[in-house]
Amino acid sequence: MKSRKTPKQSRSKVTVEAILQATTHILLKEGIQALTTNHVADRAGVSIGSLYQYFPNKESLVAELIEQHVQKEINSMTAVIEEWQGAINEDFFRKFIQVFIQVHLDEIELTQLLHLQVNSLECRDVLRKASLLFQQITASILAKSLNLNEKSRLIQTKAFIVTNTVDSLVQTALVEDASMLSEAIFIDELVQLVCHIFNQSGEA
Amino acid sequence: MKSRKTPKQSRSKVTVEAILQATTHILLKEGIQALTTNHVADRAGVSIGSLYQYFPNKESLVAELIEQHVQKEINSMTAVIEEWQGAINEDFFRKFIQVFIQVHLDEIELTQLLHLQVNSLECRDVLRKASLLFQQITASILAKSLNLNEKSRLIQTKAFIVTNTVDSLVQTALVEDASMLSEAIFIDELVQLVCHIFNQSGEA
Amino acid sequence: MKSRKTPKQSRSKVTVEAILQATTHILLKEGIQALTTNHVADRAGVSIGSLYQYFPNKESLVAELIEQHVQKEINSMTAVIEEWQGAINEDFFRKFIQVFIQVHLDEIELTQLLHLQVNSLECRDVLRKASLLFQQITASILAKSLNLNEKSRLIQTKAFIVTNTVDSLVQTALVEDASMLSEAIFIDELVQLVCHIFNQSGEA
Amino acid sequence: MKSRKTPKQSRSKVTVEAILQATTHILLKEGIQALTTNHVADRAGVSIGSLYQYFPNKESLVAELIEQHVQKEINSMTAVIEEWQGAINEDFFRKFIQVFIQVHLDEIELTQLLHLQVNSLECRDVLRKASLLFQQITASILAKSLNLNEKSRLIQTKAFIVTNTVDSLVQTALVEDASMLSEAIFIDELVQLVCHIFNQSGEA
DNA sequence: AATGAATGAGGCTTCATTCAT
DNA sequence: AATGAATGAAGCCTCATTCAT
Repeated sequence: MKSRKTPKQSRSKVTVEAILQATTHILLKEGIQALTTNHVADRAGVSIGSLYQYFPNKESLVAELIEQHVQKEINSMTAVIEEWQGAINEDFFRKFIQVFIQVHLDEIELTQLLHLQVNSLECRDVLRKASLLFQQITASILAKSLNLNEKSRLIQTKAFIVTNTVDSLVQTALVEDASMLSEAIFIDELVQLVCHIFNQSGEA
Repeated sequence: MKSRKTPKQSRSKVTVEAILQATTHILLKEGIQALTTNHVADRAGVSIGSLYQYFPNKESLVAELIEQHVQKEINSMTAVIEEWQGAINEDFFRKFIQVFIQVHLDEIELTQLLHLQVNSLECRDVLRKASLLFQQITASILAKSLNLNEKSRLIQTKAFIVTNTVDSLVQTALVEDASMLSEAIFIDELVQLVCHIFNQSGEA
Repeated sequence: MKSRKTPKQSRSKVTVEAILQATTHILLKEGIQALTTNHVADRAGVSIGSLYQYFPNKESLVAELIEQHVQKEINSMTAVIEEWQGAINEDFFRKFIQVFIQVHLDEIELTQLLHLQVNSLECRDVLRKASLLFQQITASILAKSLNLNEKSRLIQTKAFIVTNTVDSLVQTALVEDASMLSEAIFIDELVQLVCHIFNQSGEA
Repeated sequence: MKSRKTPKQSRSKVTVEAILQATTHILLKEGIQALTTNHVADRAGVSIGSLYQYFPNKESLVAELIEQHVQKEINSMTAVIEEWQGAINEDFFRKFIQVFIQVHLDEIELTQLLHLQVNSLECRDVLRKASLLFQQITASILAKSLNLNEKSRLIQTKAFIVTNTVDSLVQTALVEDASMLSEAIFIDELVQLVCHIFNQSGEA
């Protein structure tokens, strides 16, 4: 279920790029119900036959988009972690959350759609993988912070909670009231939440 | 977008019930992509014509299911709040979260589907309304607890965070690893989280 | 293909009347595509079962309406003929045409619909029968006027032409520009036309 | 409401042609109630999908047929007028009527159906436009003949009468007794009628 | 006589995908 | 490599009609 061909010639790259842009455009401007392969090909200025030369089916269009989006997310977040020199404290969490929000705001509409409208198992899997990756990164930071085993149920639970809390709050805010994401009150609360989870050793 | 007829004879109540059960069954066992009106009618042992006498279109099947589900959720949660005699403390939050989890576990698979696979705006609206209701209830409890104005941005933000955190953590746990929902560790963390948000006055 | 029962009790007459009125109303206000048996029954305040007790099928509803309409037409026109004391001259034709137009104007909208939208063979047959009846009446008047055999091809052709010319001109005027029907110019032309056909002996 | 695609390859021209022929065939042999898109596609030896590539809906099939038919009609009649060198006299009218009848006889059955069975507003509009075009052409000839203003109510009324009389008489004859159309008696009467209307200046 | 729930054939249309050119 | 015509399974829904109550 991956692209039939990996475009090697620049002509092909242009085609693939046009198809993905058309997909994005339709998703954004017309909604997922307008996302038909013929429509995408049309908008991309490409024949339907060409579309199927690079994408084995409709799903793979959206999957590719998600994959690219998730990759950006991962890159941004791992960069923050790797570049961070100081201690794992409130400052770090604030920085982390700010970048996380920024990544989502950068592609605000597409993100919303991908999260709200994408059902297919394949696509969900891509999203889930990213989630798990974050969760493990968080677990390892937590383990160091609390001086506990990374694989312990407590650490895993905390990692699960932190990861999903931040993710879903940002997601929901994006859909319900995106302005929240720019407010200090919202960010402060999120940072407090994360700090709280990180600081208590679990016996509280 | 409402039922065409309100069944008057007992015969038709049976029909409507059969249709809703078939809808649930298909959603659960075959996924939303298998939810076609003909398939539902088939499984319900009812003619397609009968289905359309009580449901104006495919959407309304799922809408009805969601409405019923949301109603159960609301009933259970408001009951907890109304019956609670003591103070708004950790015990209350624990009780609240336990019931909340229980409500979701009761219809575990359906809940998953409804939250994961339902796209239609109409359905989303029903879910959103329930969300907002909870958020306002939470806001009013918070306002009393912290002795602040219920409409203040801080209270609203806190209510948004608490509500969505609990909701989405339970949802995600349901999908990813339902066993979590029965573990003390998970519940404790959640309770801690909520307590933390309730206890800090926002300047922390 | 006639009514299953002939209503004998007054209760039944009321029902039948209600059904026909509902049919007329829907035809007039909503168009023929809205003419469904269930809709008619609804509007008549009668159960669909009752409708089928008096009308064997949907067609028969419209057929009955047409039959009644045609009967009125025939009654009016034969009355004119029978009551006419003088010679068959321009005055007679004028009178005849005026009454003919009046009959159509009386039920202007229904007439339009019946002529424009009714396709079914059964209905067409009723209309055709009326046409032929007029044609034969006209032929007999013509035969006397011109002192020729009523069955001769010339008389039949003239009768056909007169009958259909008047009928179709009135019909078309009704649809395209009903105001014409009240204008002296229009009526005069029609009268001239008819006079012309009646007066020439065919060798012109 | 126009063809989705204009066929570019010759292959598709064949397809479109087959579809239109199938439409005609079904209309002719089975009646408009048998004119379903699937049936047309079947008879055309084409997939239902292909039909919908060239015709946006069922209506457009009939619309296309009518448009083509009306175009032929207009072409033939304007040719007669343009090629006529002599005066506007009985000979001209005879020629005109003969060609008019011939055009209808050429596609005798289709013409019948189109005029009898076609309800849709869109289709009626196409037919009406053709009617009005003829009426205006007639009005202009009449105006010259009688030396009156083309836009005067008298001329317009006469044009309306001539046009519709000829048209509806030919139509009806076609349905009721097509043999009439070949008889001198019928044609003579029609010519007389038209001459009569053209010759009187309106005050007769 | 009346009711209205139930029926189901069949209509229209979409759209992912294939394949001959 | 690209094109775009062709495919057809399958979806949604309507509505004339029947029949148990």
